[in-house]
Amino acid sequence: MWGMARTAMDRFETAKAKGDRLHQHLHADIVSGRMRPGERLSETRLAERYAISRTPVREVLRRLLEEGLLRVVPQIGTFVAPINLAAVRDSQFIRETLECRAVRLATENRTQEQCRLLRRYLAQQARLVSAGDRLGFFASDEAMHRDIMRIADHPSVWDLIASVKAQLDRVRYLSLDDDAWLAMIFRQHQEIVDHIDKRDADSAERAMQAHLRTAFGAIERIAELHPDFFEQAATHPQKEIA
Amino acid sequence: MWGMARTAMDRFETAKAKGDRLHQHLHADIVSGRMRPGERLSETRLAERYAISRTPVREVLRRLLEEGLLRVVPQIGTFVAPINLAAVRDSQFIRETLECRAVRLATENRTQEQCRLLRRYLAQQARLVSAGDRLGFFASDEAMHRDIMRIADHPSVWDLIASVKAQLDRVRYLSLDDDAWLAMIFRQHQEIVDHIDKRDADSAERAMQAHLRTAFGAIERIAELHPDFFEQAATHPQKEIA
DNA sequence: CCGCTCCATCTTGTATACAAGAATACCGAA
DNA sequence: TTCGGTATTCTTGTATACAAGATGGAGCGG
Repeated sequence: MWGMARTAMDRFETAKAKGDRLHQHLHADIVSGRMRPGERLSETRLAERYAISRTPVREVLRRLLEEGLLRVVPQIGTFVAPINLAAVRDSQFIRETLECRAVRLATENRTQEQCRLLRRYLAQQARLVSAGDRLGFFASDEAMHRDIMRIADHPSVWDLIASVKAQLDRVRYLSLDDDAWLAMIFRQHQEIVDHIDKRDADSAERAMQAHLRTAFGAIERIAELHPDFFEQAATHPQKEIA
Repeated sequence: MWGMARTAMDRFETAKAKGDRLHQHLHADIVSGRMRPGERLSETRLAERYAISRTPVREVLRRLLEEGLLRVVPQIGTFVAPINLAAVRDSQFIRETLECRAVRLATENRTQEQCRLLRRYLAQQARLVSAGDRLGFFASDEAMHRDIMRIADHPSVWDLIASVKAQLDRVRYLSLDDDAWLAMIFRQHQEIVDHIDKRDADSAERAMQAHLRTAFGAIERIAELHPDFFEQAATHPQKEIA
């Protein structure tokens, strides 16, 4: 092998690689609701579990803190953050605003080949809906949204949306969507692609907005159904500036 | 004093506080152009200079890396990142899109009192323009944009814009704007506030877009004038998906 | 039985030691 | 003089030791 350090590597994987896996696991566990708000995380235990030191673990926890998924109290502990309704509203605003403008640009810029790509996504999703493959469908959904951003010629903007989307996905996972809901999402995708195809930017933007708001609309109801997941907002402090 | 640790504190300041100052200083130095792309940073030297250990220094450098201001090459060094034109384009897209929608919402939601607040900003800026106080003007500019976001009822979205704005400010600092340019910015602010006052959301959005694009328009020229600051793009690789 | 105090044991924050690789300076040989 | 090899000294990455505080339980006194 090339240059294998016994202390820095273990089972042929660097601490950084293990840290990335740790990040993925924690991110998925929190967003999916498998880890509930208030649940405790120990740097030491995570370090032991992944056979790395606290240093890379701490970097991972800092990333998750930036994403708003954790809450760190010095000398006390690290906890899964409650869902903050204001943060969810802001995330929705950011995603909706950016993707609506992007689909407008995409509609104006798209080539024939890019239209065919979107049609291929629709065909794939039709199969996934029939098969009832939720995970596959969500993966295809995300890839398609990312590609629309690429067609709008702002590919890396999706990275920003992805980081903000965690807040929205956390709520969506609580609404355990059924097959009918999956089919509706698919119809909305069809609609969006049709408008892109017909070069109707206004309609494409409207369809995208409706699409992105379907899940968001039920937030208040979800917050009532799962009060232990949410942080009770102090009814808008609306602080004044100097 | 309360509980002063000789090892953890020095001159009555925690390592975290010094780290925050370090972040501010580096951020300002890079965005202003005082530190040029390619310039080297040493974790050890920074730690010595601020009388803290490498641990908090590394956290600061990770933050700046996330903001796209640094480039870290393992076992080689940490360097000031070149300005990436694609990243600047994306930052412009993000800021323009979010602030244009925000000013529309602000126009619809604003109260009389909030209009008066904006008028006070204009009065302040008029004084600052007369005095030729660029730094003061930019501070007021930023505060006003933040408050428009607050009036749109999405205050924390400004944090996102602020982090993205670094890329744009880096370019703007290269264009060393003169007094005439300052006056033009001021007139654009007046225009925006007037439209908000008259509840004309369409005009407010158009004025905001024009305002945010004034600096952006000169980017290509600036990139030609300061080639050593920019990363030559590989003329759109446009990678294909699987 | 209740309550207070102290200590053992957690937590994260910070400093430091060590590892591995890359670059450079230096020294010797051709 | 020039080329090549070696050793020193940088760099960041990683592990670990230590510090300070908070928590909870045990033990003792009322």
